[in-house]
Amino acid sequence: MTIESAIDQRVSLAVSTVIFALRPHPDSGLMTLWLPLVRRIREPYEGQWALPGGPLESEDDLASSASHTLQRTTGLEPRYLEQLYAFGNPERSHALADHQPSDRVVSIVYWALVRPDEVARAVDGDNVEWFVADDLPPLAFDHTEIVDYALARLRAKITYTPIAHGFLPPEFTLTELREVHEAVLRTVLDPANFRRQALASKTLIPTGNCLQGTSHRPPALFRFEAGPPTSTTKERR
Amino acid sequence: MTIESAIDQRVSLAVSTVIFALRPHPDSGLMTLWLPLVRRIREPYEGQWALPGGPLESEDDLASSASHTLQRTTGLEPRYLEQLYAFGNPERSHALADHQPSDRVVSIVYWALVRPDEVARAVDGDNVEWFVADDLPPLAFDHTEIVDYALARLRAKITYTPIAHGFLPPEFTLTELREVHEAVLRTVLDPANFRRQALASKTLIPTGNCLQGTSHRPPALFRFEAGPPTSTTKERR
DNA sequence: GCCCTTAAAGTCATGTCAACCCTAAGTAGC
DNA sequence: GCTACTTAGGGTTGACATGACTTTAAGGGC
Repeated sequence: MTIESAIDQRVSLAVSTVIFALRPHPDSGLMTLWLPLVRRIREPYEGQWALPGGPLESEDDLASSASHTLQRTTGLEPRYLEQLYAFGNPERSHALADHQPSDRVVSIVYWALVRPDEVARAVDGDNVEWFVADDLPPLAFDHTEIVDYALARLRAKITYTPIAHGFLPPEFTLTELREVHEAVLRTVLDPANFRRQALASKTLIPTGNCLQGTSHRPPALFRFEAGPPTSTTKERR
Repeated sequence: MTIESAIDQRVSLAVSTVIFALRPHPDSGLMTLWLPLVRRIREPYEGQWALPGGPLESEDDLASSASHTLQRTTGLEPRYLEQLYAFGNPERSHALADHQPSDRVVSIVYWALVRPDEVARAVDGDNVEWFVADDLPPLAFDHTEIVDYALARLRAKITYTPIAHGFLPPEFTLTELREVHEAVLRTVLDPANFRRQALASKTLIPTGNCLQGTSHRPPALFRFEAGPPTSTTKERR
């Protein structure tokens, strides 16, 4: 910023997005984190899976660019969107085997939460596929490291901020909220204690309604406190 | 990353650094956060103060670029260095008054801690000046917002990670460590409680030595646990 | 009407943390 | 040598958060 000058021709800027959704695991049936990947159609790493993304359009905000990528690959709107990190190692865009000096790419990576309960649309043809986030195939470039970092951030952040709303409908029960936490953190949480600390966090508002037709005592419905913390929010790391 | 393509000519990439050091406040004499700014020598915002930085050199790692900026403006080595955020609003490189369509700049901003106790060198001539971080003049571009964000990150992070070592010599007393926290957080901390929780954090190693010549009971000296957490470390946000 | 299930509230032991007090170990002044 | 003063360093106490667990409430299935 201090000294503007045309960027060196060899450095280009891209925006990628790690997109998380919750779905049942194919084996266990338990809710698990999934994410969509895109099959590369050119070298390097042709045929391998990579994070969805693309070059930054010059009119776009960084977050808008990530959001557009999300829309393009999944057809969904982000329920939560946050910048993850800027990855800029000079070697990260090279292929592993041949050290051909391909263009250097700096990737600004976002991570997002989506709710795929609306009809799971197959967008972008066969080049997009969803995978279990903790059981991915080898990825192109340094994208495995990026996904690991995004997973760590998500798991850390859900413990101290109410981002689980990104996976939930507008109204939900405390059990549904707890199940989101359990799926993300891969743990079992005590229902009573979870309830206590969720209510103490002052981020939940009882709607007054109850979920009906449950074959047991009807649970109360809540919604998240409407207000400043919407999507596209900067984080406090 | 998924689709490489030459970047739009109008987007350039820069790396800036928010550099923090502790010095006595000119009025109160209390230790305070300072940071160096650079006077702009060209439009837009000519004559105003801005964060040190520059375009990304194509051989450089992002963190190396930030480190070089630090060396260039202060002559010091970073004791701690971490990526802050990537700022990329399309309008952020415009001047406020005239909306001339200058080049769009995406800035990847780092923040660093330095220890200026070595002779305070005046590097880069008169264009570099140090300011009290909480009492800055109006800055160019969105740099005021960036500094506020860096300050918030530093103050949040010092409460749960041992980054105060960036401001301390290799051996230090618990009182010196506490005074760093007090200066950064602008609060007064209970010496006894601070001691207890500092020792409980398992990041301090007693050297066995004591500071002598103090006109009171000689305090024990500590050093930080040597190991993985060096500078240029990714954070857990 | 009985049993099953989950909701929701309560109990209790443990740990953490802030506020506060007390003793230890040095120097300075007399 | 003795006292006063200063900071180091450790201990106590009460408020509060947390985890493990128990008890009661409110529905449906049979």
